[in-house]
Amino acid sequence: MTSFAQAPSKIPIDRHIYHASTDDLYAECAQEMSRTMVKYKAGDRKIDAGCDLFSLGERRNTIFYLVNGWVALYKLHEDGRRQILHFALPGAVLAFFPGQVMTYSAQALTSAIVSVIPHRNLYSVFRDDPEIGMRLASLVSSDRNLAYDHLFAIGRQSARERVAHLLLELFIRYRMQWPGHCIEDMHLPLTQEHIGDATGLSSVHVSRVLRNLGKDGIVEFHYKRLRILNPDKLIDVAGIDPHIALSWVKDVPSINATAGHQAATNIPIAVRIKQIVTVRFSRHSEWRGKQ
Amino acid sequence: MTSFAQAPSKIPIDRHIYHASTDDLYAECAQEMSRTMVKYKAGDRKIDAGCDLFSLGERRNTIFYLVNGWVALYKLHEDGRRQILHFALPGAVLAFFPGQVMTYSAQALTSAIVSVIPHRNLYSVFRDDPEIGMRLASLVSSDRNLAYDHLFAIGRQSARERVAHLLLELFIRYRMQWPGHCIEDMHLPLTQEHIGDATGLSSVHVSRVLRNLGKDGIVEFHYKRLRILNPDKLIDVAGIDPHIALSWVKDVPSINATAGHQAATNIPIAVRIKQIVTVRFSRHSEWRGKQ
DNA sequence: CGGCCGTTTGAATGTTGTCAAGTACGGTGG
DNA sequence: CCACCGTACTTGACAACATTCAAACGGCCG
Repeated sequence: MTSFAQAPSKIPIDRHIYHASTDDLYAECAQEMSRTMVKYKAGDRKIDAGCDLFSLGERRNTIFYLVNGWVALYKLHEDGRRQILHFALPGAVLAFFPGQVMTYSAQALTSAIVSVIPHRNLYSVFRDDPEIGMRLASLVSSDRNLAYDHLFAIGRQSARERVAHLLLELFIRYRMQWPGHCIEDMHLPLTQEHIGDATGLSSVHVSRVLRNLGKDGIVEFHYKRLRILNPDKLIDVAGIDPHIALSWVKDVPSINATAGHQAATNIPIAVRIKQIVTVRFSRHSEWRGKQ
Repeated sequence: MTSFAQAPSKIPIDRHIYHASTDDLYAECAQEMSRTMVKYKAGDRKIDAGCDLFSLGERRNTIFYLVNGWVALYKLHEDGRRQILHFALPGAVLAFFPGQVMTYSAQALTSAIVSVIPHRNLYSVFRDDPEIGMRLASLVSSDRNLAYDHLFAIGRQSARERVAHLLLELFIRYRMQWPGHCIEDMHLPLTQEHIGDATGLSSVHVSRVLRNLGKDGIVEFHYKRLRILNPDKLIDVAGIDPHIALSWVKDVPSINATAGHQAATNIPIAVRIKQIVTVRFSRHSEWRGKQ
């Protein structure tokens, strides 16, 4: 529970920054969606790691579309207590509808790029492109579902379950960024304090739990690198209903993009989840070194 | 943590039930919205108290618009742990977008009426009536914000704070159902176990906390009746940022309906909140006896 | 090298859960 | 009218899990 919001966000707005960094790794889906939104956006904006994108109490007249990077949504109480609400990955919509005041803050965990869509254009989106409007609504709905998953975890699960839950979720959601491509371990730009603030635990206790999970050969998290050692056990410890794990798979990037992708819906759900966490591709293994 | 999902939901679908019960107490806003949705809905449906509206794992091809009654959204783990995610009031959209599987269940706390809107019509809504589509998205976004509020409460607040938080929230949201009308105490169709399951506490501990809050002259909750004794202290104990309390006020029914209503935006937020919780009207006091 | 940040570990403390027994209320049936 | 029952709530004693405090360690960077 450190103060967190130290670095004030510089606000460099450049048009279409992200086209310049296309070689960087980020979601194809996010790219695609961003392309369709291109006519509505006012521009792109780059946020340095550690900077705030927006803060509690602000009244914005834009929504953001996260193109690249990790962003944490969080609430910071005046006495220093912090709760992380959501880790946003590329493709996420950081949205607040006209008239709503921000009830939380957002901070970039890595350097990040967002597309800025003014509210006045939002109306146009819904009017001229109902398909996109509906997808936006669907994305927000998925976020809500994720928040509900976290509510169950924090409210009713033990520390061990919560941490396992979070790591599994992040692993699945991250992996789903590149449908078809798989990774054995991933870069997770978090500290143990972040994990604690997301799971409602103290960082000290997170340390203990992680140590146990490692000792039991389930997951390792060292040097901001997450490695799943035993997917079966992890799923087991996380105590997640398979339906819910599957919703992480399907919901995140876009409803239609992944629908016919590779998922055979007649495979038992538990098996399907295990596949997703387990299957290894050799392609793109060079990413492991990066960042 | 009882089994909860005992009573199987009977599914009587009648067309436009709610028109027949217009004299009953429910949100004007809900009514208004429902009217505009009338051409899209397949009909109305009445759910008896204690019956499930839908359950985890189901794949629905409809969304529901709650016209009347209280509905609890909850997750039920196989070992009996339960977490209540949200108390839905009239005007809420219980929505799952096409392709999404239910990741939670919903149970009526009182007898309730919902409008049923098939997914196939949902496309029409977004296409033909972007205003409504956007309002739907906005409602979902408000739900997400509420979920985030609960995440902070469960993750970072003490038992006393959490209970105060929940009661204050329900009181404000309930009162906002009838903008301009006020109530001193309200009918809260919950048991202490519901409160525990919503706040991540055991019912035993909720009992202790409620007893203390009563002894301190802050709130009373006896016999499904909630009475705010000391709004200032309650707001204080709940430890809520005024921005957040205000979002409960503005978000719930519909963005535009309450906007110009009575809110003078230049009043300090804390004062405004206090007004909302404190001001008493004599009108509609007859409701106190009902139900 | 020194300082900083993030992590690890142990010991003491504390909030909340669990268990168990008892109370209050409302409904039902004699 | 009363006895009986079930449900919800209350209360105390105890246990458990997680927090706090404190000290020490390790890598990284100036």
